[in-house]
Amino acid sequence: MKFDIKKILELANVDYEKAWIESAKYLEKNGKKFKLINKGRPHPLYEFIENARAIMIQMGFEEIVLPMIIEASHVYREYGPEAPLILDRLFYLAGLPRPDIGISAEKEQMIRQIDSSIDLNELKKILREFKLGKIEADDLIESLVLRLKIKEENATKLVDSVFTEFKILKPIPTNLTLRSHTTALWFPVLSALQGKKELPIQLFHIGPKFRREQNLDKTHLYTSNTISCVIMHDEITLEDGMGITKNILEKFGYKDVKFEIKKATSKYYAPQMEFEVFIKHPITNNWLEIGDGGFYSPVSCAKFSIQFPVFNFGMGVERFLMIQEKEDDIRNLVYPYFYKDIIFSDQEIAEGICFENEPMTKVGKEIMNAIIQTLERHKDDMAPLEIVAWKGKIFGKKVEIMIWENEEGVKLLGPAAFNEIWINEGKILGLKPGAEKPQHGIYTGIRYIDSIAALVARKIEELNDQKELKFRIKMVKRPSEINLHINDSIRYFINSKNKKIDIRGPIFIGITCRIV
RNA sequence: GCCGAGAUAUCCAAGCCUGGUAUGGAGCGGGCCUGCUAAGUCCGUGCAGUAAUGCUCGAGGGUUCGAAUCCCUCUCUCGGCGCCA
Repeated sequence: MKFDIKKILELANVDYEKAWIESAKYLEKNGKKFKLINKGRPHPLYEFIENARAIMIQMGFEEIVLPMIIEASHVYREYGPEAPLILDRLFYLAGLPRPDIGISAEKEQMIRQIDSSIDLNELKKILREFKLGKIEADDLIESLVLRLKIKEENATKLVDSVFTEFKILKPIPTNLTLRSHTTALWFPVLSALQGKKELPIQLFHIGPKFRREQNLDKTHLYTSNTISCVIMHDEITLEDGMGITKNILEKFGYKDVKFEIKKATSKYYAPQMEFEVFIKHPITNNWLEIGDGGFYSPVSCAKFSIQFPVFNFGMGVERFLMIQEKEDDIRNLVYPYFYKDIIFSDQEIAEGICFENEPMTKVGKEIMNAIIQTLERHKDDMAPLEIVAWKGKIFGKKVEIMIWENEEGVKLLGPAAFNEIWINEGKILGLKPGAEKPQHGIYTGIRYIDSIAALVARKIEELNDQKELKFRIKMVKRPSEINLHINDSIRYFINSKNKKIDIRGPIFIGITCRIV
């Protein structure tokens, strides 16, 4: 059932609780009306990640889960003096403080108005426990309902209109941050694993990182994914690391790889031990940076008590995807529903057009075909005349389907009856058979007559006690008049692009179905 | 962070400078005309109301007899520059 959004919002503004309770009427509880249809499709991002995981595991890396949240102090330990620059890009997590709520005389009166039976002492106790953290925010309403024995809507009212302290809360930042790069997590993790796990330690993780970008554009998102791996061993060289990196990229399908030692090394890497990796874009032939790696700085390691060399390499998942999918806007790639104009090709439009009604039974389909064939054979016969298109039994009833034209001196059918429905440059057109067709147009395979025959056949299937069913279609000017259905998203597309739907013409068809 | 452009009914737009009935097209619906073929003609089409009428141009406020239009605040969108470890 469609929601009446305007009505719902109006009511919700006046009385949220009432709106909430009444909204249940829009939803159905019982019955079997829906089955999943076959629309399954992976998101290219996760498809890529799935494939990458398999490659990393196969190469000998162990997958681990890294926390998303990290203390800001770790960043100082890893980056040293550079840290403040890094912190600028971080999302700090904040929380709402628990308010002190006293019950003034004024509040007492408001509470009495909502429900005079409320036990004020118990209420005070609940609020105190909430402040102390004994009751979680999620459970506050539930506690009010259960312990004060009041209705849920009244509990909501208490919070909404009496204890307005909840509404004016300002978030207070903590020293926790969302990870801005996976590396931030490797230090504490390797520190914890050191001594517990045999060397070499070979780990990888694929997951999101978060950066407070100033604005989002073609190449920047708040959230993007990184493939990150580390190798900790007492005997390993940068050359080894680069060789492994090259290997990984080869498995990903990229052979043209270029390494460059970074001139300005990040402080968590050792000097002259950080490199960037470029691959040649298969289409533009430009060198694109897709990742970097190197040895972690022994200073940073020491701050985490790490005693062995750590080689690290990381790549941006979205960067790869952009190459792979030939997409130059990262937003279209990851969040197409927000950013990408949904565009339907002529082919897709053609597929979105079907009969509004069509026969469901075998005999119904037979009737439809009989009508079409009869019309094809007799379309140029001169009126007046009446032709039997089909005779037979349907659902125990003997019926006879006649095609007729009474007017003298004209043909059985109007000239547009056999018009074909074509799609061209986003337009839906009904074109005369045999006429010149648009060069790149797509034929839907549907003629006016096919659609009409489908409708007639369906109506005959639905025939109840009527003795006679008469169809007369003269001039048409809309798809609905000839039983054509254009799916909503296609219609929206055509509409929003200001394209035409031009299904018109003189059809002049008469069909009568009689029970004999 | 700085600068610029924008938000109008189901969709696409016009109206804004210069305040005075919400304009056009598409789509949708209806009437008339009928043998018209990239297509005849007229009407309806934001919301509430039986009606008179009232309300509606992102939200809120202000100026004014009168605001889509002028002023202020806010929200969101798009673009450019900067930042992007």
